[in-house]
Amino acid sequence: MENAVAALRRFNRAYTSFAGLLDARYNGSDMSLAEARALYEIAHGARLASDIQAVLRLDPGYLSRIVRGFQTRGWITRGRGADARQRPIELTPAGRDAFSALDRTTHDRAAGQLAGLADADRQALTAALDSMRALLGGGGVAPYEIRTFRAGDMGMIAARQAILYEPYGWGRPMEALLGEVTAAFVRHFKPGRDQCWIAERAGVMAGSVMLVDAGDGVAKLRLLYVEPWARGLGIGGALVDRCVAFARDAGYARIALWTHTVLASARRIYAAAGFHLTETAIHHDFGRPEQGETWELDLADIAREA
Amino acid sequence: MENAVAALRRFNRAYTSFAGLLDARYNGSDMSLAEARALYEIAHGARLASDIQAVLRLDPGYLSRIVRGFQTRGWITRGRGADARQRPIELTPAGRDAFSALDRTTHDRAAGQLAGLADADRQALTAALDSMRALLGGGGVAPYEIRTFRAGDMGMIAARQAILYEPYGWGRPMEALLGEVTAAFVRHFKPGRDQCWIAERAGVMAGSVMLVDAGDGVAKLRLLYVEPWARGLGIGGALVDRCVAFARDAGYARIALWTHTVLASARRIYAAAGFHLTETAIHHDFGRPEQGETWELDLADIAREA
DNA sequence: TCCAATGGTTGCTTTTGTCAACTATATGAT
DNA sequence: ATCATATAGTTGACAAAAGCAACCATTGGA
Repeated sequence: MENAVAALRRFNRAYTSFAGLLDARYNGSDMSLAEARALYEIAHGARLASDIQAVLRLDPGYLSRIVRGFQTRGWITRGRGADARQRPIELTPAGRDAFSALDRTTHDRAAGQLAGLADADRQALTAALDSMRALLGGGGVAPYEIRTFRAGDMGMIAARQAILYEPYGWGRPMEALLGEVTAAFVRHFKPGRDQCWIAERAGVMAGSVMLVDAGDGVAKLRLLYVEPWARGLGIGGALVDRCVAFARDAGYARIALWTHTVLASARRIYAAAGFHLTETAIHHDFGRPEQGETWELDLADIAREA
Repeated sequence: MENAVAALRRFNRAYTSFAGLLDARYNGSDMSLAEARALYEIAHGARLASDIQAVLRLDPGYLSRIVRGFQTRGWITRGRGADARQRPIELTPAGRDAFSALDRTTHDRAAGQLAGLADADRQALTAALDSMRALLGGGGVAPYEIRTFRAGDMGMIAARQAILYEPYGWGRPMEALLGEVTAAFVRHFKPGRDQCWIAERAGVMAGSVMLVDAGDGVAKLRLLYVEPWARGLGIGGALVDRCVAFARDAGYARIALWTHTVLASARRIYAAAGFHLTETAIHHDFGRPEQGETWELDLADIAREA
């Protein structure tokens, strides 16, 4: 731990001077860093001042002035939302131009910083930057996207969960189980009967879940997880919803799943989705006694409600 | 190149909010970021305002005021140098206290940011931070390092190879096989008989290999791979060497491996390490006919040579 | 000996950012 | 329907941060 803290602090120091974050003016432009960041958010779809303010953590008053500055420069217009308190921001062509000029100088500056690197170094750095961003959290306005699985996802799912469950002391048996379950999924994948969904934030895996045919009209929900840095966005619930919708369309009678009592946040998600606990049992699969739980959701109930 | 630029910019954005570099006050202290950085330099031996100014790239006038602020707070005293224009800075005990308080809050904040990470993630992050610092700072970085496996590596290995072999059209059967092989490795791992090595560059997996007991004094070398961007550094050969050394120490009589004719660079590595082709056979495991090869290395030969 | 450069300071200014009060609208509980 | 409370955004007043240019004292070299 101390090791990691020291490394992070060393990096912080080096990065502060590297990125020139102390320069008030952003690159050579006539914008401050705060203005540049706000314009970026607007150009990438942010419409409401409150959204920008939340993402960038700016003082609302300060942001209000920044936005008015954009308006007087003719970069944006402000409308009126369904909610009359809101003043939605629309980028004008001039605003688009201003952003693309800014974008280009930012790009050139980054390219300049990387110019001295050898090809292999640049690629290693790219990989390191992305994995670091994944570890520290995605960031950005778009909350998340959900897609179905593709090559390499199985391994990533197994890897992430092996790491996240490590602190529970479940060790190698858990890692082996993860490998077996994910391998079995692709080995026996039947389109229309099985599926796996991945939630991504800014291109980084933020969570996943899979649903497999367990026979007798039962679909089994497996390996639900959400990255710690992506929690609180409703990703877990959204993934479970996908499973439920898919299972209903596929004609399954019910969904069953196996989880552990210690995984409190997962339990909350299942309960919220309408699952109920049907069985509890202590097992020793992970090297030490652990309380496993079976939960079920009767799809006929759901259909009746809808 | 564009790839790297995009990654750097993504990272910059994510990191700016992560590190809270926009906050005027440094952490919760009553210092600005510039003051905190100046105090850091002084506490680490900077004596002359001009030195600090050069390192931190601050306006000399601004720095002068910052330093006077420290002086009025009783944190420093200013002397007279051999060169009478200089006003060397000396830290007082009170100044040392102020710095260590600042140092502690910085430390605690960093520790807090890392608190949510699992052990394996923290290790990966530490390695990535240090090599990124080296790469961005223009310094060289060790071409690669080799370590034994830890939590999450099995999934990563399976994921990377599933993606790399996708162009060969081996598809899901290959991905399933990768999951099964890696899962079996951890499931049956016997210390001293089996091992898996990971090559890392910039804290990112650059290649790996595993060696497992196949019975009858035979060790099986499996899943050797090197990332495309890390090729030409000798990583493949180094990984195979680890296997050979380990197998000899463990008392294996020979090493066998199964590969494919299309994987030309892997074949070269095996040949260079002294393996020879013993068998070729067409199989249909990956959905279409593929020529598999068995290679072997007699460890008695190696011992005789050494 | 004189002039350009260096280390550092000061006055003045603009920018940046913070805080609290305020308007207008929406929401939820009773 | 009403009232308290929350939300979206704005404004005024202000403090801090940062930049700029002029300046002094000293040094070092031509």
